[in-house]
Amino acid sequence: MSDIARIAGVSASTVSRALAGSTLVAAAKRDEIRRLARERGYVINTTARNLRLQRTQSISVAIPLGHEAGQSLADPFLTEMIGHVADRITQRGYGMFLQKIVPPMDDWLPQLIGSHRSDGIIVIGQSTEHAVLEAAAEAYRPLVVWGGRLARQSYCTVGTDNVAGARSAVEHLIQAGRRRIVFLGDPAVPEIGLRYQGYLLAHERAAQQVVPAQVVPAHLTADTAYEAMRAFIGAAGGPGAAGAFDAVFGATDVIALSAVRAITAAGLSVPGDVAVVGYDDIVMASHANPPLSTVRQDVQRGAHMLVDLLFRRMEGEDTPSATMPADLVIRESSA
Amino acid sequence: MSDIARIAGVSASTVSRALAGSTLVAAAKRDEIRRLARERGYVINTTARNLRLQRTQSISVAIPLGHEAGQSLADPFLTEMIGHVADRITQRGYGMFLQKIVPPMDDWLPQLIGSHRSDGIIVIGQSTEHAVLEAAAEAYRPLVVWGGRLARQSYCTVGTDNVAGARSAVEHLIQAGRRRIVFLGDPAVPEIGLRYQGYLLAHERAAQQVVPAQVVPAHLTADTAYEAMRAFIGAAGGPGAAGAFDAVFGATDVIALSAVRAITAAGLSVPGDVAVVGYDDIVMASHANPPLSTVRQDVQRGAHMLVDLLFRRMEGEDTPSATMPADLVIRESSA
DNA sequence: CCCCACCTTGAGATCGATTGCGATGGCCAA
DNA sequence: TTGGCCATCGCAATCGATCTCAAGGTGGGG
Repeated sequence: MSDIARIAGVSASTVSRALAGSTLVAAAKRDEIRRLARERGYVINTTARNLRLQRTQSISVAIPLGHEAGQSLADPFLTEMIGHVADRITQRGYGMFLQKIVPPMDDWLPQLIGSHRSDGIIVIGQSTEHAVLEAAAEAYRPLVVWGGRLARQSYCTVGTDNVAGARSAVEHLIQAGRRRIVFLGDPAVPEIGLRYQGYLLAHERAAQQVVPAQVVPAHLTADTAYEAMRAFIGAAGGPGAAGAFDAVFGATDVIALSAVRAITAAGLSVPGDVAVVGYDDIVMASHANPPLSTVRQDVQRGAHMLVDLLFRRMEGEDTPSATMPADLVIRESSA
Repeated sequence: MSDIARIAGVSASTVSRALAGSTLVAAAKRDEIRRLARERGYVINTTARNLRLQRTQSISVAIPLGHEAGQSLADPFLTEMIGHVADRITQRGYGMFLQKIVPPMDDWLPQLIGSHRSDGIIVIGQSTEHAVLEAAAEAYRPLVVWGGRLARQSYCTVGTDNVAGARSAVEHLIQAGRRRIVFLGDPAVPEIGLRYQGYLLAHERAAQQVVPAQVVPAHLTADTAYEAMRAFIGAAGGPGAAGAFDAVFGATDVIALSAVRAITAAGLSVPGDVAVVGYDDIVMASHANPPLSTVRQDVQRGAHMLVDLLFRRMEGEDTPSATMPADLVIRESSA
């Protein structure tokens, strides 16, 4: 900037003001300086500007992958979410700083906050980090989390009604005549735990008709879910066997689609032998073969709410959590 | 930092050195200072650090969406690519700054470079920005682009062999007995243009057998591609009509899958009446109904190459462009 | 007992911008 | 001619870290 100032024969202060469009500098001189800066290809150094102004005009998006070291940001649900969040942030004129968090790392959030790298933080998925979020939210306001709404939670979340959504999915399976419905997923993950509650609720309501709930632990990646399902099928025996099952509720679409693969690979049919329902309604769900029944989360709307709530928080407002409806979408995999 | 220094009874210099793990400060004092900083929740201010060190420990990923204002970062191919790139960057200990570029904006790249926000830049897709990239590459080294390899191009690209890949796809259609193969896509986009060349090459080779090449312009989003295909079907008439066609080569999988939807919606069957082949092999392609034949780009490998080449460039090396093979994957949509 | 190394530490410059406050000069009215 | 106001502009402090250079303290050897 001082170079431009020297060339223009003014001080750096004036250049700064001219480029900022301040009326404190004469219009003619302002235009002259701007022209000069453009010609010389001068661009304000963002780092220095951020330091001086104490704001960065950018948002951090952190994605904790605690339950699955192998889970990649390339996961279909995450990428959809990231894409929509990025769209919205860009639309607001902010930049987006993307960060993958791979625990064990106990102080990633204080680090991220303290580094002052961004003006606000969006965390996608609670993963194992509920306590960390809880602790940070006390002192740091501009923080919004995509995930399940837990009891006594002080941070601001956006998400769908996991309990109701899962419950409607399982009730749909029961109404369709299914009697042994397996829950495929890891209830230790907060969101999954809520979906499991919904699954249990549906079972309680129909206790006379269905066999007791049964969980098959499965992580969030396609490969591990496939393997979990494959192993379970092997242990359960074929249709009609003692441990037989006639439906699977996958905690996510990725898990459910993996289950479909494992089931068909075992020579069973979907939905003939086993009905399958997932959760998320990722783009792939409707394109799958057979098309996957699932509980739809409106990711785009969720992403917009995340960003919009964050901006309100950055302006000092203390926004409450938001829960969106989760709508059952019935397709062929459970027809 | 000066607060910590005061509490510890030392100077800021010493705190800085202690936190950096410098051996210049006595071991006992170093541990003491570190403990104090942790207790107080002190975190080094990244902005100030970046300014002083003249590096940011982060990479910009820019995505120009020139040909389609409505195209979102949520596009399946882009999200897969972003996810893998993010994984690799994170693995290197760097942060990732994601930026969506919506032309017309002539100086986004000089701006991005000049802002010194990142230590290197990855551009995903040339879109309409070939000239901009060309101009910037002269003076700025740490820049790598995902896209097509064009003649007389001075910037470093990573991509698949679009011409050969497209050609193998079209030759496959011809061998399968298809005679009127429509190219669905916009050849003005550099990568798509190369695929169109491959399409033409295959037609030249089999000029006696097939009818001349025919382009149906289609943008890169699912909706516009669907609409383009629908309109074309309406104009072409049914099977056996004068303008009838028996195959579609979609410039991307998103386009091809939209074509499948439009074709089946018109009462035609895939592959019975019309065979369809795409390009990319996005995750959805194999899950589609029918599973989509396509030209596979190894996105993960491509993402890793992008990042790895960029780091070599950041160290001053002048890396050449890299072209990966594009492998035809035959599935039911063209069987 | 002195001096010289060496080990530690601190003062201050620096990175590149922004901005409060004071200074300058021009112009108009008294 | 001079005082006063206003439109402009520049000086210098500031943001929070890093690093050079030099000084302080300690210990060992002569």
